[in-house]
Amino acid sequence: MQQRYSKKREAILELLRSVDSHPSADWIYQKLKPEFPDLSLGTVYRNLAAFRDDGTLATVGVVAGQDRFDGNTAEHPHFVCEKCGAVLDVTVPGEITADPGPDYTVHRCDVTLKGLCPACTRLTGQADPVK
Amino acid sequence: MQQRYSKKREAILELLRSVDSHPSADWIYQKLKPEFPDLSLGTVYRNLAAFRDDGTLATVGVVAGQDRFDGNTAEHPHFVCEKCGAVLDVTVPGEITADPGPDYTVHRCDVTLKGLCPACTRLTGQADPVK
DNA sequence: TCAGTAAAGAGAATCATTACTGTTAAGGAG
DNA sequence: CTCCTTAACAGTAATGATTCTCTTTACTGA
Repeated sequence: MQQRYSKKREAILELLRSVDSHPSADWIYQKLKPEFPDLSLGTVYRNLAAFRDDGTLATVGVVAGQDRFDGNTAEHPHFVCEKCGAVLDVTVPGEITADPGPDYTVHRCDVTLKGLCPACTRLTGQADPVK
Repeated sequence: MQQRYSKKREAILELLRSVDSHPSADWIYQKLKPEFPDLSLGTVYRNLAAFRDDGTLATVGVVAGQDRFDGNTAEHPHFVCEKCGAVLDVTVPGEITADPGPDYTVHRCDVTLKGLCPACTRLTGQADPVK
């Protein structure tokens, strides 16, 4: 019984899982603030850290100075938009594996694509010559 | 000629390129401090940022809260040791590509392995049952 | 030599994150 | 139901990496 129930903790995890973006701590805080007016940013950080240590969630990496979280702990590649900062899940055709050698202990293999997301690609006029 | 020569800037780049680790700004600062006693940490950051914008160097990512830099701008996978924080270049057998779809503009594909480096693997006793 | 301007140093400012402190309340024991 | 222990919380101070500002230094070209 070292982890008591908490409505706020549950809300944090639920929000993270209900969303396909990969929020920052502050984004979660802002989203939950209306529902929990007395929510503290520290609480969000503390619970995210606890979930991370549990393995309940994963950190995607740091984008624009902010750590981004992912409710899906399965190993899957991400796409980071260099313009708007969006982090999206992507699917890749083949399986990705890399073996650095027998002396290493590999825990995970993270693949991160960087570039412009569909929305930003459209705005830049790189694609969509039609119309 | 909007970029003048600077001994310190050159030293920063040279140090970065002479090393196979992937240093943090502070590591570079500490290393150069004996040779340039009046070196300022701000100067290191300023020049690293300039090189990054030039494309002269690349950022590997944030490890333990610190940004790590790489003098090798070619796209290649990295291994991050979760214990000692070492960042190493690794070679992988096959080519790694991922195509998220035609609406995306992909600039780069970063592959990062995480786990224990050979030294830490040895210490943990995971490998090397011999001896 | 002199003007113009890039580079650097020092330190303040910023921003995300973490730690501390006092308070509240969950959950088990009686 | 009440008491007790202690996790969880809000609020806020502290931390630490990075950036910004301001002033000084020192190239460079005329």
